[in-house]
Amino acid sequence: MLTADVPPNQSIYIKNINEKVNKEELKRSLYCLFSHFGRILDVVALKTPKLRGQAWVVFTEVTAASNAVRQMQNFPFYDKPMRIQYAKSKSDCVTKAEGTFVPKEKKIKQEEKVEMNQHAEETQQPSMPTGPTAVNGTPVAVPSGQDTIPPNNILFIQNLPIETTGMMLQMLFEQYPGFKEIRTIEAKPGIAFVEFGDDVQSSMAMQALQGFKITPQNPMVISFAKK
DNA sequence: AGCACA
Repeated sequence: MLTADVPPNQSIYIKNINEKVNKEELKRSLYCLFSHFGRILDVVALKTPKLRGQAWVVFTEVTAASNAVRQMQNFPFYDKPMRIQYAKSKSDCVTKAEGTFVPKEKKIKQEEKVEMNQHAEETQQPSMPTGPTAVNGTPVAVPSGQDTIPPNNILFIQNLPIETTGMMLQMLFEQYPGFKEIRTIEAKPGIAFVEFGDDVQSSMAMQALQGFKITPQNPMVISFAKK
């Protein structure tokens, strides 16, 4: 086994994250990137000297975490390959749900450090990053079969109304960073390919537009294109 | 490299 020595956990620990990305954007991107593996309970990222460049993503299911560890291993995230392991311990949001949460004690270390420095840490936002359901508010349950398709900078769009034009799709997708082009196939109405600059950008657009309805009876189904 | 959540 190349992957780490840590036993399975519903929370994953990610390191080697580009430290230039600001915290809120980082949390949103991680949420977007990992939410199709399963329901995410929390995303934790701190900018303290000891914790920058790392993050935790908490899933409801260990299986979701396992898929994430395997499939997103070395994913080029903001130009750096993610290194993913299971977290060493349960996340607070999990122990809280279990009723086994132990409040303080360990935090003595942190308080000491805060005193040593100035005010090292200030913002910790509400645990839930911006919406899992995104733009149109539709709680899209992505079929779990799609979990096995590895990330790709090209998206595969299905369930479009047949009258959909490339221009209509362009208007929807070009608002997301990294948009390159729409490819439709005349012989196959109802589907399209959308190319982005990289996998992160395509993932963001996928999350944002997943389930978007061009007509009331046609929620888009978006997945990564197969290689 | 580095495993936290107030």
